[in-house]
Amino acid sequence: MKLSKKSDYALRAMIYLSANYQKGAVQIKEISAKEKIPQKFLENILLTLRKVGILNSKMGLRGGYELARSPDLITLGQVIRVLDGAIAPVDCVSQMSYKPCSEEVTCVIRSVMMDVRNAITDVLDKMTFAEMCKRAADSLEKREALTYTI
Amino acid sequence: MKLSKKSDYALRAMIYLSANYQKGAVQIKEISAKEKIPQKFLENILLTLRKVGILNSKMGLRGGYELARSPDLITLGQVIRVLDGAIAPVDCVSQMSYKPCSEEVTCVIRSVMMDVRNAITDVLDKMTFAEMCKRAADSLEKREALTYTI
DNA sequence: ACAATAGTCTATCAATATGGTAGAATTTGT
DNA sequence: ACAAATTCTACCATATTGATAGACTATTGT
Repeated sequence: MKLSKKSDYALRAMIYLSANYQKGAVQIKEISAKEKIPQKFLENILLTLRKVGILNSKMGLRGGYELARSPDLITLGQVIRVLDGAIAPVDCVSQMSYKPCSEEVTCVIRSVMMDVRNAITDVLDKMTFAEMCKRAADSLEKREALTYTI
Repeated sequence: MKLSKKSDYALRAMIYLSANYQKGAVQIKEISAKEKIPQKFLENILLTLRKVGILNSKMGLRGGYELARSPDLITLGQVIRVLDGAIAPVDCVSQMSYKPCSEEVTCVIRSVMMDVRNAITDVLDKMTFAEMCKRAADSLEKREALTYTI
């Protein structure tokens, strides 16, 4: 039930790009430095996200990456599915890579795993990057308040 | 976010053993045949479950495995954790293999993954094998009703 | 006693996934 | 033309997964 490093990095990069939405293209180098992600690895990740239309890129001088649409229209679920594949714990309850199991109707493991999938997607498909930025700002504010009122 | 084959097999075997609770020891051979699980692989799995006290075993002629306690006292979560390890998507929100991440307090990915973990464990730690057997019986009944009323 | 039965232990293995790197090719602003 | 940036293809080490092999140990029916 593990989130891969790839998805983890992708989420961090996406949050960074969301915070810089409408400030123009951001370069891989900058993201990799600020978020401490191996640059070459990040290249692959961002390229993948561009190919599925979540990011736009500009090549050459002053190039870089930016969100293809507003951060409130992109969810964590969308990004994780691109990097890690299906979110469902078993294929017979997956939207992405559905494969029927032999005893579809009576399979009781399937019915529980359906519940699990729904519980996970309920969180990940509702959480947008806009909301993530808001949360980040909030918790940063909180920490600063804490630090300075001592 | 995938359930391993190992855990899948473990769940099937556990359901089988739950259905046969108090009927004495069941042999690996029988479970492997009925549930179509490679016998040698199943041996490892059941041995692991015995070592953590979920199963009891009896060696020798007429030996076999049985649940160490009533099926309503064993949850899917317990079994999956034994075979697959932590259920949490990232270590910094795991009970089993907790490791702090660098920015614990402000990390917004962590806060979402905490929600995900809670959503998953809410299903898996509440679902017992007794309930699984009940569900299996119910859905079998339903299918039979369907078949015979045509 | 002893053979048959059934779990235990250790080791190994192929295939795949994961996390990451290298370097050449292409595009673009100045 | 040149420098800066993404793109593309390929590669690599390591870990995990799913599974098998075989020797060993314990129990029991006869």
